[in-house]
Amino acid sequence: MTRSATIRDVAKLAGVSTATVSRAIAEPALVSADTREAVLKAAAEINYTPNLLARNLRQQRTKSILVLVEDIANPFYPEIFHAMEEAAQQRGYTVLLGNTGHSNEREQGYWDLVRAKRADGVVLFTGQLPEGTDPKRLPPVVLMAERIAGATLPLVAIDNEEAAARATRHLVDLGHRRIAHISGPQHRVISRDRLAGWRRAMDEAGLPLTDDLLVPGEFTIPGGEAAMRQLMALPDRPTAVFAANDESAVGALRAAQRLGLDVPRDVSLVGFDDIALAALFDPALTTIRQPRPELGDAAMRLIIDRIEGKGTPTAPTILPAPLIERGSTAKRGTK
Amino acid sequence: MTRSATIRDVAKLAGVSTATVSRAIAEPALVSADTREAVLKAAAEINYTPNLLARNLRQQRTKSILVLVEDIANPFYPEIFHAMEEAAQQRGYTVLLGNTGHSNEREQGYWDLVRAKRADGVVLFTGQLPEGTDPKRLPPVVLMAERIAGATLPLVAIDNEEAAARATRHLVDLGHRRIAHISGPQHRVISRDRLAGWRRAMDEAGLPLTDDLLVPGEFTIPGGEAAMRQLMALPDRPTAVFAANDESAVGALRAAQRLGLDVPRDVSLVGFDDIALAALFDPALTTIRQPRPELGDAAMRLIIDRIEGKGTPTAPTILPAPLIERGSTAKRGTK
DNA sequence: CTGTTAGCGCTTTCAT
DNA sequence: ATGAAAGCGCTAACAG
Repeated sequence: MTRSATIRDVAKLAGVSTATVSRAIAEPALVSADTREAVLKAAAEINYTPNLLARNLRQQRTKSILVLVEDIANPFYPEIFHAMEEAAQQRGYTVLLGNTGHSNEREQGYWDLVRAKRADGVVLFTGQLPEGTDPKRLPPVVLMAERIAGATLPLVAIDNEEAAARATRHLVDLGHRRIAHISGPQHRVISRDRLAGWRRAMDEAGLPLTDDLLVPGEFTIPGGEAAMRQLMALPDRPTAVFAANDESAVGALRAAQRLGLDVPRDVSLVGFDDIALAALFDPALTTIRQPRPELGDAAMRLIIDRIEGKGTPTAPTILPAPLIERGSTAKRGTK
Repeated sequence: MTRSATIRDVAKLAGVSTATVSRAIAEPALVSADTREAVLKAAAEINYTPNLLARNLRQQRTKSILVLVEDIANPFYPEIFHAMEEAAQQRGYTVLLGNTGHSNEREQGYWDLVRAKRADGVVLFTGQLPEGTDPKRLPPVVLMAERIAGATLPLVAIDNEEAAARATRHLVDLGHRRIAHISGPQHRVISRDRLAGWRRAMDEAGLPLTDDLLVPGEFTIPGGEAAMRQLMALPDRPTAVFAANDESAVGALRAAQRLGLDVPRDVSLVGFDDIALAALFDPALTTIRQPRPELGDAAMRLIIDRIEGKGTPTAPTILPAPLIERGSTAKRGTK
């Protein structure tokens, strides 16, 4: 590639100043029709594209948002990204995805990008802030799906505890009394919230919460499998299981079926998230649906508002998360 | 946020020039130990981070690579991203993911980012160049997984035709003679290559290629389901099916099982790609494995080499793609 | 080893 | 409506 055309080249060719070129492109109204035309023609002729680095440096903003996730493979994300990209585009922003892959080094690298002004704000899926951050000096941030304990930052999410309670109550209503929970990693707030919801619903239903009903599932398919095998080996087997996410629920489903059990006849199963995978198996999973497009849209609006100084840093945005009834749950003792 | 510290603030505080600050940070060796220490101390004190926009503008490079995909949800990507991020980080580059979501507008937006110097190069998964591009003025680009008809750009991929032929031959070797193909979207080069491989293997085995053996599957689960139902409704049913990707193979598997057929006893099934999903079902899919980490690593090295002017724009990098035998294939007429 | 200086390409006062 | 000029924050010659 030869050196690309600059604003000066266009100015020279059109016989105007660089200021005029800038205006003709960014604020056409400020320039006479003739001039505008001449400038645009010249620009097209030499294939001019404004250098965004220069523009951004001058304007002290980039009109781009960094979306930081821990693991891009998470099936929970795509619909959220899609909605975020739509919302961003509407307001003239670009979305950049940063994948930390559980590497602190990479996470730090992306934060530096923002601190170094290469993005105007961050939507944070990772559930954690960079270490040793002075909350005063944080760039504009919006938390997505998972709050951060102790931090008071704008958040867009569902009420995980309430949704988990609802999932559990659904099983209670179906007549189940021994309802187990396959939990997520306990260092994550989201797992603790869902666990708390299960606990609360069990309490409220007056059902005993014995230790054997709670097993860790790690939010993964293998984790769910192991958890389910453990549960099904219990002398007094639960007749229903609430898994903290769909992946562990799918694992649980596979495990049950391999043990020759029928879901939902022998054991009912509820997941959480409503990822695409949830509907793929037989039976399809009853689960809590996170309203992903709405979450993405709300988060993007919120971060842009904050960047542009609009709106107020209000209470968390909490979106409804309905229970989706499918084939994996049934009345206790029936098909 | 108050205005962040600049290099001048650090210089003043440390009692040196800005040039010295710059050196102390970027090229510590060029500065005396005392100075370096003083500078770093001052920088830490006021929480200084270099403004990358300014640095990049000055240096005319960003040390970041844009990875452009059509649909981030594709389960084929994550392992590739992971490898790319590793390779990039090793050489001091950052990976930015751009998701076009099938929107031409957004695709154009990302290309502009590169043309406008916000990224040094592009790894292209989308199988298409921006419209009306003068190939001479293209930024550094590496094509991933799918070549672009007519374009002669550096490519990192497998030999799709050969791999498809190998998958088909595997079925031939198991004694199958009526081997159907569920193809991908025919506007994609990759689908046409895999179709060609199936054709070639059938020809070479002297097997008749009747029209009814070829059905479109769109690379999706529903597409694969529909295709399989169509195949199984044939008067002279194929005893084996080669699907152009794993998703359509999974669809085919589900359809077969819903029709009460046993895979592989009644019909053998081969997929392509070896995505995680492939191993999740019962039976697990026999499939062609794309060496994703290696693809990602090779592509990132290649693009960085090109950006830095190292290496030569050589022949395509073609990586081996082994057949992974699992439970979905068996000898014709046996279990 | 360090400072001075120029300038990356753009936008935005301030004049006219 | 347009131009001149300053400057965003940094790095790279060049000089010493």
